[in-house]
Amino acid sequence: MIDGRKARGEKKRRAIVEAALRVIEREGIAGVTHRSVAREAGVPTTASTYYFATLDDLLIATLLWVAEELCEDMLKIVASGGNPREIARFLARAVNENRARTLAEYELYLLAGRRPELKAAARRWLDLAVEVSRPADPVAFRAFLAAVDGLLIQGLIADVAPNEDELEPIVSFLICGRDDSTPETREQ
Amino acid sequence: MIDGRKARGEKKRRAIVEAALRVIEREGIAGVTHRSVAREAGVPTTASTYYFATLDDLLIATLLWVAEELCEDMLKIVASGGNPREIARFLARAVNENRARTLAEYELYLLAGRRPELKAAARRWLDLAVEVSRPADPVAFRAFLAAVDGLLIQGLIADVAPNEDELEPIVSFLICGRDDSTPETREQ
DNA sequence: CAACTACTTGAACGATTGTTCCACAAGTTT
DNA sequence: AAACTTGTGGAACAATCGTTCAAGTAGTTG
Repeated sequence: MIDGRKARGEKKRRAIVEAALRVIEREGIAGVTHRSVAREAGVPTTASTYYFATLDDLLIATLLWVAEELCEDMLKIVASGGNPREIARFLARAVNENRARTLAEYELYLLAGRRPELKAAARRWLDLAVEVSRPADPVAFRAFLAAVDGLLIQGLIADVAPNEDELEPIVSFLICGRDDSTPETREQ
Repeated sequence: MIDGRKARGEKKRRAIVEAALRVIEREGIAGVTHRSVAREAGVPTTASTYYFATLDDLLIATLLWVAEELCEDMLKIVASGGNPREIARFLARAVNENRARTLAEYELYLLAGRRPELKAAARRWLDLAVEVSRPADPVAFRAFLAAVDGLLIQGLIADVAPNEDELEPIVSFLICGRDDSTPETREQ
């Protein structure tokens, strides 16, 4: 019934996409070639060209894959309460432990700026966030979402990336309004 | 006294940098080669390699040049009052008329994420903004600056980029606090 | 087992790349 | 004018690139 060949094919295709993402994390989009990705995935070059007719197709598939994972992360945060500290922790991880990944995400993000057909995928996490949060104040929510992007991108070019404690007051301000940052965690 | 050769050399060097920026606006960083930039500038390929020993040097020079102009723009806005409508107008222009330029700026921005020595230049407009604004509420100001980046980058991947009127309430919220958006411009 | 489909892979093609080299022109200094 | 510095630019190099091709393997279907 099911074609075992196609199943393994899908798996290999995905392995190649994941290898492409690792290459982008390490060297940026500029480092993505059929050969470099294939080497990273441990497959012959022609495996990459077989599954992705053009290099562009591979980058597009990578963006779609990253966008999907990004949505999952976002939903997880919303589900876990979405309080400022939780969000600050996520942002801090993004610009520290997951720095390379975040950098890769933004490079792919900008790729969508030049490919209209990719825009929907790139901003899907934004649309999803609005959808699941049903914010009382849409303007404030838009400002918050914009600030998330800004905090990340600015965190990437900081000399030393901000940590959870530095980000938390800013997140709090954006969510709760003027400076009522979690007094219970503040030493007197 | 002054060396006329060096003077013309400086001028040519700058022309090449400006050509590089135009190439990035049109095709992205990926489109930058010594040959494409030289063609854009109307000079032989070796002119580009003469002034910029490596392609990287050319990209670095372009980032530094863009960062400088960005600071000037920022100072102009602050000087012109820095009210929400003024800022919203600037942001709207950035993602519409100047879309290509803004896209180029962010691609170069991310380049700094991979070159520690470029970080300072890339975020100079941020440091300058803090310096000249001396904000009463540093946390709110950080949030505002982050949102500016976010609004721009999200504007670049929107199906239809936001206009001045759509951005103004968000900017107002970030500056003045909860939804007191310029009532004098609102039709009843 | 035969026909078919899906995947595999090394070899190769032409194109483009960054960069170097070198002979030379032009401007400056002594 | 001789010595120098600075800029110019055509030609060429090896390297790498995306992509194609064709011959082959291995599963699936009838």
